[in-house]
Amino acid sequence: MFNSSILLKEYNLKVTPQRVAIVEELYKNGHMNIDDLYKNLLEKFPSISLATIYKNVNAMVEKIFLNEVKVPDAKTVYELVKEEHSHLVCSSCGKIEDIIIDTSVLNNTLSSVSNFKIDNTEVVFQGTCEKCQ
Amino acid sequence: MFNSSILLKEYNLKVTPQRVAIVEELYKNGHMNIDDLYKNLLEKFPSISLATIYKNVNAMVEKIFLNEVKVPDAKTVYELVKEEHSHLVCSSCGKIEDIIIDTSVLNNTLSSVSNFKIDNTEVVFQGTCEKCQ
DNA sequence: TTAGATGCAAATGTTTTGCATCATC
DNA sequence: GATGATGCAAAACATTTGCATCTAA
Repeated sequence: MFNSSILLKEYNLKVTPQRVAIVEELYKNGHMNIDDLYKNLLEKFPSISLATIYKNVNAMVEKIFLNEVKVPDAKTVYELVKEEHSHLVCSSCGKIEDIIIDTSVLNNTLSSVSNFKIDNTEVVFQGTCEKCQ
Repeated sequence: MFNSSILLKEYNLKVTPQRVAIVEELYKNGHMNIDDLYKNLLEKFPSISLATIYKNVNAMVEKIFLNEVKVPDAKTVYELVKEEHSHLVCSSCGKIEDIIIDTSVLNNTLSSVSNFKIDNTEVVFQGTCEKCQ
């Protein structure tokens, strides 16, 4: 099972209830922006501060176990780092889904026409999800 | 030749010197964030206001002849809309290059595993450009 | 002449920082 | 007990808005 305390310890972050809650929210909900996180955590921690959310999210992004995803026409969202994957963003309901597709075709195409050294390939599909169609 | 006045007229925007300058900066430099635009326009228009830049850039994005590109680990940049293309972002010098590669392979792959209806596919490669290697 | 653009100042929104207090290790 | 986290308030930064004046059509 997924254990947020162990994850935090692995990355040398002290295990505080607020941090555990941030990680668990992200585990449960997949992608969240800062505001979503704040609103949800307020229920458990009525006096939690936005500064705490920012500090922790930034720390986790630096430790590379949170991923920052910049989305066209929407707020930046955060997610737990997992297997490399792409994103589907629904223009209608705003929901973001993960999808694992092989992007190496693109990398190969790029490498054949350019000397750019690729570290990472971000793919965001914009469109309409199944429900909203 | 490229004519920014005609472009503005086509999209029902009054042709002002500030707007012409914005379009021409983007034509010349490719991708710019709000701050870059502001700094460059200040030379021509010492009293131009940031509000003017924001208002105009937003208007042009709405008219769909500017494109807003959200870049991982950097400020949002704007570019003139052209043929669909992907972006190469150099982690070392920050430069953004355009590259035209066929993303339909990805779209086909996605369509075969999901019912998501794709309107647009954004691809951003992060890595190191030729110069910085 | 009219509709809309500009620049300024103020308002709003977002993110970061400093610091006293508190919790984890 | 020491190191670092939290929450608060303030600061810094980013973006939008209202309005008087000016300009393009």
